[in-house]
Amino acid sequence: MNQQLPSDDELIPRLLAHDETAYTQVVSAYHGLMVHLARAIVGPAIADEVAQEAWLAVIRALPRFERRSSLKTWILRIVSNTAKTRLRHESRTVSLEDAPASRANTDPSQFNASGRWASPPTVWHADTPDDLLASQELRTCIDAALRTLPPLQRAALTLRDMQGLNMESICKVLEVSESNGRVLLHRARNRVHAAIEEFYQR
DNA sequence: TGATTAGATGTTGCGTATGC
DNA sequence: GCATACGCAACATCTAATCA
Repeated sequence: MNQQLPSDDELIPRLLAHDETAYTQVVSAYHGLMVHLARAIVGPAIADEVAQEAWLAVIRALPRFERRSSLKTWILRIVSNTAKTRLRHESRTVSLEDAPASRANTDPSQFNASGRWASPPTVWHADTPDDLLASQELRTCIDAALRTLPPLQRAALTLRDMQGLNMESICKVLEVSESNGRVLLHRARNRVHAAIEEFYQR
């Protein structure tokens, strides 16, 4: 992922100079990830909207970017803040059930090359029609487990195991301490693993 | 090449806050 | 009061780098 993306040192001055090519490069590199993170926090119904809001915030805030973290981490942090703000402003909980069944969090196009899930789960043991059916059901089961996670746990799991971010970046994005980030991730994994075990015991 | 070391990551236990 | 989520700290484990 992002193999062709120039370094932050090169990108940031170009972005500040309103270089359209640079904007295009950044958007194509990070928009999918932003939507994925937004979806993890606010659910799929308004994830695109949150990502759009975050882009506006990024453009507005770029001149004040202090480069205390990478551009990517900074952008994701803005997404996280935008999503959390949006979540607070929503008078009711966003219905995660609005997600297209079984596709909410495991769209193969959203897995990067360095992520833990480099291949879509659909290929897991899908040697026969029965296996294929089971893998589809497993994916539905995992998606359901993800949807029941608290937003921070889901975001931590999404960023770590699906997007391959390191713990430092994740904690910056989610604005939690490193120890708490680790705990969030561990608890999220526990719950998803429990759901998978339950699936196999059926 | 094997031992050592440091940093990153994972695990666990316990306390606190919050909503029902 | 109870269940749940979050936060912190301490400890365990893994991994890559370094060195003899």
